[in-house]
Amino acid sequence: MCGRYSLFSPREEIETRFDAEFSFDYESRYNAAPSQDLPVITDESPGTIQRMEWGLIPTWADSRTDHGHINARAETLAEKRSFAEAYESRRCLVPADGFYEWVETSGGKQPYRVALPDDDLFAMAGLYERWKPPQRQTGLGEFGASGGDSGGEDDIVESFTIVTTEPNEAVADLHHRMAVILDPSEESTWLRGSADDVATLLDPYDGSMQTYPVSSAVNSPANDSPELIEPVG
DNA sequence: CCAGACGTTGTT
DNA sequence: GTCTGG
DNA sequence: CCAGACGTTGTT
DNA sequence: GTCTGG
Repeated sequence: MCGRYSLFSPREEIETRFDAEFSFDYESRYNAAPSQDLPVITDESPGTIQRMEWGLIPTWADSRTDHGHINARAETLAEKRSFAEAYESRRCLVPADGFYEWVETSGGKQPYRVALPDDDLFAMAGLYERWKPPQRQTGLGEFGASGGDSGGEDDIVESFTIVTTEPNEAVADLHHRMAVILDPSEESTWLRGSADDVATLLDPYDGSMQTYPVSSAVNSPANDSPELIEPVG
C-alpha cells in the first residue's frame, strides 16, 4: 500500500479492538485518501481515537501545503530529517480494515483490495507531527499591535504518515512495497517503546491476507461507498 | 562559511 | 508533463 | 494512491 | 530545526 485504504468497521468494534474511544463523529470510510482527516491513536492520548491529516507536514515546513509525505520508508526512518524526530517520540497507530493497490495491466490500472480474513481490523504503523505556521514578521516589535492571528492554537495542524516496508507473499504479486501492519501484540510497543525496541517491528506482515480486484470506481477519492470493497471480475 | 534541501512511489 | 487537491 | 488542473485581466 | 552540498 501507500495511498488509499478503508476503515468501515462499526464504531463499537473499532473502539473495543483498540481500547479507545472516538473523539469525533466516526463514519465508515471505504476510500480514505491523502490530505483527509483520518483516525489515529497516539501514546499521548491512548484512550482516544483522534483525527489527523494524512500527509506528514514537517515542523519546519513553510506552508501547510507541504504535506506530500504520505509514506515513510521503514528502512530509513531514523536517518531522514523529515521523520527522525517523529520516529523517536511521535509514533501512532492507523486503524484500517483494508487497503488498495493498483496493478498496471494491458487495459489500464486495475485496483485490488488487500485485507485480513473476515476484514478484521489491523493497525498500520504511523508517525505524526504537529506543525505551526511560521511567525509572521510584523515589524511592530515583540508586543506589537495584535492583528496577526498567526501562531495560535487553532493554527496547529496535526498530520501523520504511514510507514512502508517490503511486501509479504500475498502483496508481492501486486506491488513492491506495503504498509507496515503491526501484530496486535506489537501495537503498544510501537507506541511506547524506545526507537531501538521498535526497529524490529517493521517487517512485512506475517499472517494470511486476502486480495481481490475491485471496481475502478475506487480510483476517484470522491467515491466512498460500500460497493468499492466488492469483488469484481 | 552560507544556501538549499528536507519524501515516496513508480517510471525511464 | 507536472503539480495540486482529495 | 488517482483525478484534475494547468491563467490573467478586469469587473462585480 | 538540521543535514548536505558547494
